[in-house]
Amino acid sequence: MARKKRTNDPEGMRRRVLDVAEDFFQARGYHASSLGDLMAAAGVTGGALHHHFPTKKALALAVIEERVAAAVRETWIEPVLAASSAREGVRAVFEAVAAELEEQGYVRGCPLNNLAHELSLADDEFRLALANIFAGWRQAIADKVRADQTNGGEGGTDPDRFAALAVAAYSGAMSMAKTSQDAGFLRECLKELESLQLSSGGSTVRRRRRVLLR
Amino acid sequence: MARKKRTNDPEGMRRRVLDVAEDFFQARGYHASSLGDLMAAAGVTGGALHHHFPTKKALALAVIEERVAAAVRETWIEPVLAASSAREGVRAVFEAVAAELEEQGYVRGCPLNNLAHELSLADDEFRLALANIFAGWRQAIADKVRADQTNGGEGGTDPDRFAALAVAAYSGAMSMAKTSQDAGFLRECLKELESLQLSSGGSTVRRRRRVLLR
DNA sequence: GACAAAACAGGACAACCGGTCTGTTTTATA
DNA sequence: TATAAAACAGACCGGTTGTCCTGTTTTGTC
Repeated sequence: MARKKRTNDPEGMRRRVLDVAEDFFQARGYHASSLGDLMAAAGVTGGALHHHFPTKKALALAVIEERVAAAVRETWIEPVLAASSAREGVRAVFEAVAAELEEQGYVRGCPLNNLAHELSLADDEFRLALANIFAGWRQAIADKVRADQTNGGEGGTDPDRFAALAVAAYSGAMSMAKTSQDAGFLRECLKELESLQLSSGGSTVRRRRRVLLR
Repeated sequence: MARKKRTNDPEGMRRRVLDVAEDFFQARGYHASSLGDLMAAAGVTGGALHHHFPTKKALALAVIEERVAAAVRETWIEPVLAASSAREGVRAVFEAVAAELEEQGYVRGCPLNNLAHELSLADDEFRLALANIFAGWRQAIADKVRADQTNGGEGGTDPDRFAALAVAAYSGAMSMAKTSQDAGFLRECLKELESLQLSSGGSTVRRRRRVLLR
């Protein structure tokens, strides 16, 4: 008979739990995800789970601070910072996410908004952690607008307002996309946003100046 | 000893249950609301509850189809239809809700979005009911835009896109407002939306006509 | 190799949940 | 007033939940 061996791998164990928890919390939500199912899916025993995450709340907090924040960073902040301008970055992200969802065939929604809606009112610690991610998201976009402005673009745009609307439009569009299981709402909102910006936006300064010079 | 009397009031009983359920589901969410707490808060026994709503799902479905739909109708659809134009209607609702939240002192979020995020992926019947409310919401705004257009306004605006963005911006702004407990995001998004529409939007027709007549 | 701490295993448990069931009272109808 | 259905009361139950607890194994350190 072969003896059973065990290899301690705390980091790997923790990662596996977070992987499954991230997936469960987004697909089923926090309250609808039982630790029993989670343990089974992750192949983890109760003792191990409790060792790394003493409570369910601690697990969710880790998911928020590590995974949800990372998701926002990867799908939004980094692409926007890498883009040629804030507006172009926002456009590219809308487009990329819409394309990804259409290929995927279903819409699970925005990880941040999903948890924010369920947990913001339940617990202040949850709420604060989620609000911080929203703030970082907006700030990255606003900073990009400011960078554009020092480079001579985006004349009359208020960076914080622009960022707030970009995040809001995305969040809301994703909410409708999730509820209708139709990624098209992302494209619709992006188009409307662009059609408005086309006639104002960067050219605002020029037009206003023209009016004044008459 | 006074004898205990009972007065059957099926409609009132049903209304009281729905009142509490609507409140609970918005404040705590569906899964976090136990029927026990709900019964206690409504002063209703298990028998009565089960008589009117056989399952928790049936109760939630009634809340969605009666209360949430009514909330959207009252705070959005009716004001927009009564406004002088679609844009003015959207502006007025943003303003009114922001003012109401600021006076109230806290933000519980949009009833529709709250439940949509938690229940859309859990059950298709939930999802469909919620998607219908979103659709009616958008359609009311889009219809108003079309009415504006037959009255000579809103030249190049795509009604459906405009409606989608209006709903998305509101939903997303409310999501941030709820998470940050700050109604200011509604005002910020409205201002950005207006600053874009000021230079394009309703004046598009006039400007275009002027260009054509030159 | 001794030893303490970390890592993990797995059972146990009390609280709670939603749903069911039986029984009683009210009410509409005739 | 007879009667059946609707409206309501309240106990009950099986299953689930998150957490705790007691052991055992692995691992780093001297």
